[in-house]
Amino acid sequence: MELLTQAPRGTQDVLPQEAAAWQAVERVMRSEAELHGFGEVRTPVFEHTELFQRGVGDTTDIVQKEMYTFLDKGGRSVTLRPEGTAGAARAMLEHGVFNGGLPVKFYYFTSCYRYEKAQKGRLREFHQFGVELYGSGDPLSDAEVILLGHSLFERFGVKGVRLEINSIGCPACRAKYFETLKAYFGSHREELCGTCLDRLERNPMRILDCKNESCGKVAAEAPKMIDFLCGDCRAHFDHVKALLDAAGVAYTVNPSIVRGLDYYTRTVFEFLAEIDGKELAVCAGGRYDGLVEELGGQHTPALGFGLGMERLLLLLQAQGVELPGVEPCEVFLGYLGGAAKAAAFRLCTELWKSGVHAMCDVNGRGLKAQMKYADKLGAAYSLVLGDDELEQGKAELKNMKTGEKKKISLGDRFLDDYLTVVTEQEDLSF
RNA sequence: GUGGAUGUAGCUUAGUUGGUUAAAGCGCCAGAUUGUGGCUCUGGAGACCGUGGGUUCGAGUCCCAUCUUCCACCCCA
Repeated sequence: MELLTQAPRGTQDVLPQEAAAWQAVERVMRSEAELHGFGEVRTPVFEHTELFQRGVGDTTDIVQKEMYTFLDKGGRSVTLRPEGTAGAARAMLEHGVFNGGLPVKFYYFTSCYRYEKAQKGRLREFHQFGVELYGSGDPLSDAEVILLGHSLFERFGVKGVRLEINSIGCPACRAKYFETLKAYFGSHREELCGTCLDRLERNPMRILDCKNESCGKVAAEAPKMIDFLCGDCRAHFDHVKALLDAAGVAYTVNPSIVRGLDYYTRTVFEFLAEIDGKELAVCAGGRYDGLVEELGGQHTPALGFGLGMERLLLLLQAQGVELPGVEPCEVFLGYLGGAAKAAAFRLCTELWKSGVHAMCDVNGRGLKAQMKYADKLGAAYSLVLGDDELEQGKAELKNMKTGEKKKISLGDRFLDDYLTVVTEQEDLSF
């Protein structure tokens, strides 16, 4: 029974009050993205499983153990998207977008699905805002994307968001580095913890940020990717840093940043923030020059980031950032008696047509209850209709805050009268 | 996936060593005010005590399983 009234693990409902906050955040993201020439793209929730195996990478945790994969009735293996980039890239290829002018810029709002053990800020269904820039390998694009992320946090007014960047090189220089790193950690096997011994095989870079004390010591002395960057990668990274410096954006180079997706090359970055005593990546991304090729397209350098909506909302809430709530009712129409009920509904309809947020009682309850409800709705004005008012063709429009009442016509001049009173009183409040 | 906590009305909680109809505050509904909200007073509705088993004459209290949430790990947005 309880299955019917309990959302599945790791999922969340968003109720109107909170949805208003989401919308406010989304508005800022849309406007900032569009300011930079990014256009919205919407792709399917599920894709062929192979897309993620190829795009995200077969060896990653995401693909190996976190995907919601199933066979559809036609026997095809499909997967709920665990992230937004692979699907976006697939769509670009499918529609030949890369054959037009480059670069092309897209943003998206998507739900993502990962089979994880849920915790605060870590859900099985979560939402990302992401941007994607295809067709430029220039450091300027790296800077633009990072700056875009940075300016979002500024616009939200959140404090204490740290930017960390790193370069993980191109396949050529990274391969050389991996060899060296493996050899180094291999010669310190005795000092590594169990999970790190495992990492040694799968992804030695992960050992770099192990919290185990002994591993940390070994990691501190380990060779750094930055020292292994080839000439081009090094120049690229230096240029990106110079552009960030020029833009006055603070960052730290963290040589141990490793992303969990195989497609990254060169620049990687994370915006970190503390939420309830826990440091979480709120926004992270980087460059993935090999992705389009991996999916069967021509070599197309690209980069982007994903920003966790739930984590951002958590952060805004933790910092007490005020977001608009549900738009309150402007005027509430109450009534006494059947004739007045019909009249109230008619006037309400008229207000709706003129774009006024009005509400009319529909439960036929006592006037006192109607007024209480109006108060709860936060109505700025109320108008009560009864037999007397219908006879006179006039009713009192009450300002709920001041208690002031003004007679207005219920006839042809109703809207004019209403708007006149409302504008007058709005002016007074200044 | 591993380890550890948690779960009582919509919300926050009380519930004594297992013992008659599970309690309070807030919220909700109604009345006092027979045509006007916010304050006050009065009354009312609302809980199969997360779910399913078990022990017992008797379980919200004990045992097992399961689910949710939270914490650490893993990982990540």
